[in-house]
Amino acid sequence: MNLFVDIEALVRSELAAMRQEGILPVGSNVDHITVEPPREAAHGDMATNAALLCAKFGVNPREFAEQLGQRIGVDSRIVAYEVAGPGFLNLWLRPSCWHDVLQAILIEDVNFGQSKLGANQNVNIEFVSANPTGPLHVGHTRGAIFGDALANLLEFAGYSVTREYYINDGGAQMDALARSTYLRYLQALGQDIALEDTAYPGDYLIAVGQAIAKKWGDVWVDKSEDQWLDHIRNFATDAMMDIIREDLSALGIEMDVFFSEKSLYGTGRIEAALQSLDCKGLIYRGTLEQPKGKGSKDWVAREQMLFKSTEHGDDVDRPLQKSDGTWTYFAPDVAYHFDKVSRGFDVLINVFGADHGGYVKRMKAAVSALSDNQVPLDIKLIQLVRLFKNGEPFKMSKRSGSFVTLRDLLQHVGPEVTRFVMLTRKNDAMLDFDFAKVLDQSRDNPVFYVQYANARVMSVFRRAREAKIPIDDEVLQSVELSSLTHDLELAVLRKLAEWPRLIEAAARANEPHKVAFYLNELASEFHRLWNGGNDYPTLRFVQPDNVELSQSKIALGRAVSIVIALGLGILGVTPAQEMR
RNA sequence: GCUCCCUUAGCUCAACUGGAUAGAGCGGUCGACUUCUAAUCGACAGGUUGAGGGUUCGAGUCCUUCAGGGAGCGCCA
Repeated sequence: MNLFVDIEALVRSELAAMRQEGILPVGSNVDHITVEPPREAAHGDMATNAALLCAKFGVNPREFAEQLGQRIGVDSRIVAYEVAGPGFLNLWLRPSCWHDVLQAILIEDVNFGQSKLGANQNVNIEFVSANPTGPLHVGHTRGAIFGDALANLLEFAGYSVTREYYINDGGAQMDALARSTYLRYLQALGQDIALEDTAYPGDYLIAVGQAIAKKWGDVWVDKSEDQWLDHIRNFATDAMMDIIREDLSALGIEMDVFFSEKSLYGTGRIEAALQSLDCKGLIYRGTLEQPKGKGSKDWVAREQMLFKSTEHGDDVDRPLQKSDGTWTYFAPDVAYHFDKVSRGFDVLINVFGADHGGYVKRMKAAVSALSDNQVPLDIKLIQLVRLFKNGEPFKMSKRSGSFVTLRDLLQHVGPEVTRFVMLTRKNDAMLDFDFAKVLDQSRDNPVFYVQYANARVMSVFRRAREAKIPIDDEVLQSVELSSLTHDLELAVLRKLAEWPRLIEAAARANEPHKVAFYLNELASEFHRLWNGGNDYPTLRFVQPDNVELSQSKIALGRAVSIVIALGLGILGVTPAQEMR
């Protein structure tokens, strides 16, 4: 049940009727009207701007709003209306509307707020896609959590979601990994060899070197690089992907597809993708202008194969081939997205680190060209995470190289808290992660605050059971709810009723952080009501000697716990039963 | 030089994508506890939304100019 959608439908049907009657001109477009909860409670339960938008069709907005109000006011759900300001129409609903929502929550349970917005469209979300050269670090963590939560959100909103990881195993960094691993291999065989400056320093390669020594013995010792490079690179890549898979698993993330960049090389797939662009006349040989204001000393104008990305919104055309004839990084990326498009996805979403900002336009241009502008690509840039401890910039051990690993992070904080905190900021804003604060049990820690609200509901359930009050789902679903009339109770109900609306707004914008903020607001309304029980015992959930009244109040608590569980589920967090 | 992102209360951030008097938390002041019905709650103070101009009935949100911060701009992936 979505009360806002229901009332909006009422408004829209009246507008259509008024067009039939000639009050609105034929063909007047009112698609963009809104019906939303006003910020001010004094402005009613719902407000619509319909009359204001109709003003451009020559009607007087206040007079029109009055007419609209009279017609809508006939509906039994509306108890009062008011024309306000330049032409807003404010509506007051019968309290039983909110009670109906509550009952719907109890009945729909885990399906409450599920949306048909996605219409079962196939969405591909590519995220993490870290180079397989070592364990995931903090920089990857935020993007990983964001992508997974977004996937949960879109699934809940009715999309069919594929979680995908693009393995960057095709570039020169993989040879560097192989050489570093080779040194660790020699060390494992007892040789006293120092790492080169260019080598990956992390300890995690030691075990890989040992495993290679165990598997092959000393067969690669004193051999030339071209003999061992392929073997060791493949072995090390697999080992790195195993580590990354474990890292993701520790965060509760499971990918549907791992797509290898290497699988594009030497198989004609890059050529096929570029052929597709060539057929559209978007490939040519040309010379790029030198970027201005950049280090200009080594610049030599060269002719190379270019993609006419400017025809799809980019600023300059982009090179596909280096001067030695090998592909740029962009070429396999084009092929990869060609593959995604041809797999039939309706929507593509890429989650990138903020350092890939310069890559957005060309990728969008590529997908636009490859799909003839049929498949939208949304690119979400994930800003930096800055680590702190008690307000001081935080550095961890360098055991694993020069970065703080995901493992380190989870060891200190745990996956649940990490996931929630990483989602308390919009993706394109920087996020400060303070080890002390995220474990703090206080109001300014949203993880705790939301979990505590849920724990309080659970505590009510325990007390009700002690008092022998039946609180089974079937009982609560049919309990009389009309006794819930206090402002504090209705405020919680209003917030609960917003959940389906919030889901659609968050899904439309691809912004899972909205869920985290909503949960904080819901918890706040719940804590207010709870605290109201201090001053007014009639607001307490368990009412001695009045089973039915207790049940209706507990039904409200149950609904809160349902929605909290749904919200936390999207964030990938388990609700707390108690806080001890 | 160009592109993209950011700039909102002392601090950290919201604002349902153009709606009404810009909201929360922290910090500050005052008030409510026999600690799972105070790990919480209430009240007060705190603002020219970086600056100017424009579009609109209506702008934090859109267009534009400028300032400050960040990321990026062929043979790095």
